[in-house]
Amino acid sequence: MHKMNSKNKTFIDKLRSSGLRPTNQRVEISKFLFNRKKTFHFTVEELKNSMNLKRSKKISTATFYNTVHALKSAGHLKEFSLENNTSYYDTNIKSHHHFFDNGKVIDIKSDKITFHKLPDAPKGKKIKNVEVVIRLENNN
Amino acid sequence: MHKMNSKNKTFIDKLRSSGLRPTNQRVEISKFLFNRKKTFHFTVEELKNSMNLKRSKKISTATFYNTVHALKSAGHLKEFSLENNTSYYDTNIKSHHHFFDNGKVIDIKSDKITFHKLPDAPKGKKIKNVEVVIRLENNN
DNA sequence: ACATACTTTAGAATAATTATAAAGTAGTTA
DNA sequence: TAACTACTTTATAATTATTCTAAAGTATGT
Ligand SMILES: [Mn+2]
Ligand SMILES: [Mn+2]
Ligand SMILES: [Zn+2]
Ligand SMILES: [Zn+2]
Repeated sequence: MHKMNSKNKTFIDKLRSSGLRPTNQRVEISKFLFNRKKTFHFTVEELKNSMNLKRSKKISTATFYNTVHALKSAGHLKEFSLENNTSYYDTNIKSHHHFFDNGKVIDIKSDKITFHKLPDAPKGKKIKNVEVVIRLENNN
Repeated sequence: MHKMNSKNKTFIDKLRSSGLRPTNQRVEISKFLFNRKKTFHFTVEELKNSMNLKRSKKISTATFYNTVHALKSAGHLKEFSLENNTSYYDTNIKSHHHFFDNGKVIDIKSDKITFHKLPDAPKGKKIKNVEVVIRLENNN
């Protein structure tokens, strides 16, 4: 007997543990999000467009927002922000770092960045996490 | 004869170098933003509300947005994002780090954080800047 | 099958931001 | 200073991302 961590949960388990019945729409969304090798970074609009492109019967905007929101609340997605007014989501829920390259987001594993010096938290506070963004530009 | 860097520009100079005539409204906004000791982090709504609170003749929303946008484009303000769909601005335009503490933003001087290990930029790219966010929570 | 609870959806509502266009103000010229 | 012109401010409309609402659809238990 061994308990399952979020990483090993199937996309159906992730729905269940988010309090969502695995309906057709939700299963397709969850599969699209989690059944892949690499981390996926997306906005709800992007998700909706790429999934609905190939379908005759479209999944509604509200279902995309509701499902993503529930998955996020249950800790299966992480929300982050770029420099515009849109929410991005990350299937990698561990604290980790990113390259930002003209709107493209790439994960950097936590062990690729280590610190020589870090400030103390202000009095009465403690550090929850430390995340780095490395912004890229083209050579020359 | 010595050239002025952005830091030493008066709030009027910052308007001029943003291509904005120093009208009454703009001068008041620029003074409010830049005539202070410490870095100021704000949203346009917050700026508008705090400035208009004490005025009988309100400055319009459009003027706030236009002025902030021009100052940002000229490099006198830096835009950043928290985890919601609102733009924040920073009067500290140098690349630097932040504490995020439940919506409150605090500058960390660049020399307070140094790295032991950093990844190389992907091929064809170079690093523009490296910025750290330290998220805080309350003790216990 | 019936009742009930949960789900999906279209469309309305909201919030942040940007665009439009009319009225106001300033700078320049005669 | 009067007239001319260009720039500015503002109210309001439009847009975008997101959330809400309520009606119609679907699943589950008896
Ligand atoms: Mn926007
Ligand atoms: Mn929002
Ligand atoms: Zn990531
Ligand atoms: Zn700052």
